[in-house]
Amino acid sequence: MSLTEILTRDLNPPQKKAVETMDGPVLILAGAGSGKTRALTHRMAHIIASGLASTDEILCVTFTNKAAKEMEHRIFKILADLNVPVTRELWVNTFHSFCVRVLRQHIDLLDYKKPFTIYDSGDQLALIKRVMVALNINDKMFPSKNLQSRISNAKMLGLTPDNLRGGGSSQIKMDPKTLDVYSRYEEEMKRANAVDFDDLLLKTYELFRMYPAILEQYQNKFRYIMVDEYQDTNHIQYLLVQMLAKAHRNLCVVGDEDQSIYSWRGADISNILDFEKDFPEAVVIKLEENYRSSSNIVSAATKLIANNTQRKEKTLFTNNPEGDLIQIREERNEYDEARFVAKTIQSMISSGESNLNDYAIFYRTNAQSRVLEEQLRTIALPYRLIGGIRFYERAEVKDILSYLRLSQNFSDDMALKRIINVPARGIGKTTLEQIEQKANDSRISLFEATQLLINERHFNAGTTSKLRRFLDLIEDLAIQQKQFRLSEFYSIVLEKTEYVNILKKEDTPEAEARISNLEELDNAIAQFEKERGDEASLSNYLEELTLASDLDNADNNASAITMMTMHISKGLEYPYVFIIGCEENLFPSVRGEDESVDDIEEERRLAYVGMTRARQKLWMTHTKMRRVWGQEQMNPPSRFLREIPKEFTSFSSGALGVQAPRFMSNSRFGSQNNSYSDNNYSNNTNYDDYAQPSYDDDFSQTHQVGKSSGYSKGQRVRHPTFGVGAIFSTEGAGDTLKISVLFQDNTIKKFVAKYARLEKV
DNA sequence: CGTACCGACCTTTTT
DNA sequence: GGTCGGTACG
Repeated sequence: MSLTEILTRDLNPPQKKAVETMDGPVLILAGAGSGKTRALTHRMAHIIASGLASTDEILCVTFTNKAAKEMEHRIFKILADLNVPVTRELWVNTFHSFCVRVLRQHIDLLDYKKPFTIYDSGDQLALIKRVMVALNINDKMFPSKNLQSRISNAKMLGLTPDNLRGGGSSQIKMDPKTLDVYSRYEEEMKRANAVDFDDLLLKTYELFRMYPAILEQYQNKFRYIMVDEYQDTNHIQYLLVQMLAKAHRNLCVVGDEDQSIYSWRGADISNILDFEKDFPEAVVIKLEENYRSSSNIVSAATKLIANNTQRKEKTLFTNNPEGDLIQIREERNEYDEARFVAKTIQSMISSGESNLNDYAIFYRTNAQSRVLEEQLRTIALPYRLIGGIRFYERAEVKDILSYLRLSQNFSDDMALKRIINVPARGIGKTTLEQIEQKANDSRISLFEATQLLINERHFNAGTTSKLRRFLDLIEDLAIQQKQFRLSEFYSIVLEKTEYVNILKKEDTPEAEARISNLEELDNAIAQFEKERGDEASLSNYLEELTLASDLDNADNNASAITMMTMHISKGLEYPYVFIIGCEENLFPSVRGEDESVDDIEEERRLAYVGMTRARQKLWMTHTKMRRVWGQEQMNPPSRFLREIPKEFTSFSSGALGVQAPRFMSNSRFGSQNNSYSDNNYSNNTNYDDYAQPSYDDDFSQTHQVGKSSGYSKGQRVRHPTFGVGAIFSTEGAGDTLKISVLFQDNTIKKFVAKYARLEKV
């Protein structure tokens, strides 16, 4: 059998074509679950095994670190099976990690020192705020978050302050104030020897523009280039790809415009839609057979996405069995919703056949995970949460990392600012303000400003000695850093800063948790050393860490339900999937007044992504009432539910015992008109509708709370001040029993039962 | 200077 | 309902 035959057996014709077409530009439009990764890895292995390029002459760009790791692993596996020896590294990267790699080599040409520091978006924001103070710009008039995103957008378009000034060739205008901030920000970044996420791409682009010889080196090196998730590339990424592919024109891009969900991050869907204009000779391959999901799921998702206008006409189909109907479930509120999910999983698990790892719960916003966690914990179902508050964003972790950063780069102002008084060493706000003032005026780093002020005898003796001690500590750490291995240095930092000692003295559960996080960081460092061996330097570690995400570190071995946002779910699959919170205003979420058709279409693509993750069974839930920012909201079911043809769905409700509020009466729930399409949504809700206990099924039984209290959900009560209402929920028991009451004006108030003079009526 | 409390803002989504 | 930044007080 020939090599090609071996690599293409078990593939369908378009997959085969993808593996066989190695030279020239190739556009692969890969529908969800169409065996894309399989085709790609085989294609890469084919190129290497047939000797067209060695491993290090191929550049493969993916969207997440996790995808990169996975792809690399699979390519190596295939090559090993073919007995092809691999001696050189394979360049499977994210755009950002690729750029780090390039900059690590050449950043000195851009007037930076090696090693450079990477600022994450938190550092970026902090620096923007500081620049605003220096420039006397009011945060109220120009919100710093706003400026941050404008600057970031400019960078993603490849625009520097110089480009934006002078009108130049650019049509994009930036208002003068923002431009001032942008310029000064850049200046400060350079002084701090730091680059931000966007810079990684922009600086690499600039490097290539300024030094054609270096560009040429990479152009020649990479005989083949492949970009995954091409629909999510932004302009600067597009420019980089075009540049790099210029010499050989062996560019293969893969994507699915129906899964483009990152436009808010600058992703430009036209990059994929216009690929054939950029490369008229491109071979276009469509992978349209879905191998992942049951046909009900595929049909439902296909019908849903057909409502979008910005897409290439294509048909996703499957030969898989029909499978179960999509379960659409209505619940009364988010607690019932979470309970429904938890109980459903529990009962399915207990009947055997499946295990916890088979289940995933998706939601639109991270905030939705909280209630879910509570419910899963109460019935003792293990879960793992991906995203949300990241490990590396925990305060104590950031603190220690700031020590590591500062000891490597004294100019790292954001790190210094964070830890100059952590743990507390008596250096207060006024002192720091004076240091910042000096730094701003003299355009020097905070570290240097501190030294200068000490030498100028600016401070009193007490402050001076505290500052002196801090500077000595950092200088000492800088020396230790060079002498010890990373893991040893880490212990030294913990010891010399007394960080852990001070936490231990606190003796609170919070402090305990922090200590254990720092232990976890210790483990992570040990792991890193094990993996990288001699290359486990501090700067490498900081680099990798800044670019790491939660998804990369998720522990998939433990048996647990996985919870994440739909955005993170892209590229993953699970036998059983729950999509919760399918309500208007939440999903699709509306972003203020400026909502556009484009926004809704992107939300719809997000729904499409979420749904197509499910292999066997999919639940989509919505609630009549939900608490958002502590406010009760009643939103109609998501339009996306309505857009799924009824023949693919099965509806059930855990809120039937509750008389449907008026706006529901015309909907699928109460009438012969069996669709979501005409909700007469009204806020004019009769609170009585919610006052009745529900008794329709297992999941929403009246629960009796507290042994002697006798308060139960739905019980009507009178409050001396607020009048008559109905008990909406309860928490705690005995003296700490708290009761939430829904009053006639549709507000909810929470009382401690012991003190509130509630009277049953 | 450190702490404790208050109110604004938050909720998209990530490298 | 939670977090973070600002303010007031000890």
